Amino acid sequence: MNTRDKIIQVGDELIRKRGYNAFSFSDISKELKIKNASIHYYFPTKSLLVISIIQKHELILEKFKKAVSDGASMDKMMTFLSVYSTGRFNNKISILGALTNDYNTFEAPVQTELKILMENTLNWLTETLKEGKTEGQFHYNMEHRTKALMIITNILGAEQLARITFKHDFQEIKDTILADLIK
Amino acid sequence: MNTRDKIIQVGDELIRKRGYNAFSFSDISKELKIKNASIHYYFPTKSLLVISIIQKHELILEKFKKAVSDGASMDKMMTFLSVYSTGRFNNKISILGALTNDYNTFEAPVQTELKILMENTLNWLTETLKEGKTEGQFHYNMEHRTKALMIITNILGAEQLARITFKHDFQEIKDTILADLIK
DNA sequence: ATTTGTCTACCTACTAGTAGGTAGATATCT
DNA sequence: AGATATCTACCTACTAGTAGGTAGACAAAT
Repeated sequence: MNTRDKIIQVGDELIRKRGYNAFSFSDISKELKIKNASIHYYFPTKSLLVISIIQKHELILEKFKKAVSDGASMDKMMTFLSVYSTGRFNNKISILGALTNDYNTFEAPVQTELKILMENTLNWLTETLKEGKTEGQFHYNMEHRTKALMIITNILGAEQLARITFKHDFQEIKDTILADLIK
Repeated sequence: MNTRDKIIQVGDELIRKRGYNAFSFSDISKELKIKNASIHYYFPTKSLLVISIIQKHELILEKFKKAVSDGASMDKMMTFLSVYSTGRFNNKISILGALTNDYNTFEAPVQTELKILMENTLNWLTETLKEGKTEGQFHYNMEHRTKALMIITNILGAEQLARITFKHDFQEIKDTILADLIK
């Protein structure tokens, strides 16, 4: 992995463990044993770094969509939820959950980038629910997007809550979402 | 209002608008037109300030519990949810949502205080659901605490999501929670 | 006269960001 | 092929500004 990608990776971890305003270029430089200025060589500003991190996750989302596109709706949902489970064990939450909290402190271009990721995620979820319901796999009585909102907020909230209550609370919420869909 | 209470109030607003690591003593002193050092007179450290802010919300929760204790379960739930709706219009989220995100950056005493508030909130919600179900007002097929987890994560997640999608998404989630309970 | 509150004037540590330099790889010109 | 120029990937050394925090003077209230 080249230095640029390493910076993105360490930045990503720090944001998801501690939050955007709780990490500094110095944290990254210490971890990678390079100098502060070298990070600025690749990313002139902190905003540009976080934008690159968000874009990395946009790529991951696109890959995910392709990877599951041929599967059954239920498999899509289970894989989707499992993405949010991993990372739970080293105190990392999703990039969406981590950055949404700091939304008001971002410059406009960062806000825009985050909005795109959130919308893409929400749209995929809405479409997958619609598909599953049409096929008779999922059951619910509300608009598809509303159901997607309920699920995504359960997950974002669960990541946070499980930080201070119990780790298994996240698992329980995940199981309940799935059980509720097929009931 | 005395200076101490004003500091708590401004700190509370800043945390709920921007997050713990995005506000400084200087932000408060500018707002209140007092000096940095005067804040340190009341709160020697930032940790002690945030603990006082959490404790203020513990008091608010206790008052809330007493205020609604004689009402119907449904009224309790509606009032509870409306607490999270207010503040939505000036970009403020709940203290729980705001601070949980920064949990990993807190000193132990702050973490402990936040845990207490989260548990008190979750316990009240669990008991209220139990009561409503026993009375035949609420309907769900899972453990009371699990239902409480689903609702609280919906709210915490919705506060965040509504920051970057649409404000009315929060309202929609709130309405769906209530509709689901009585169906 | 003592306590309470607020001030001035500082401190150390850290923040994001910049200026200017350099070793070595790569490309271009003659 | 050898000389020249440019680029890549860093570096050292610095800036202005902000972070949380402190010591001690001073004023006001009891």
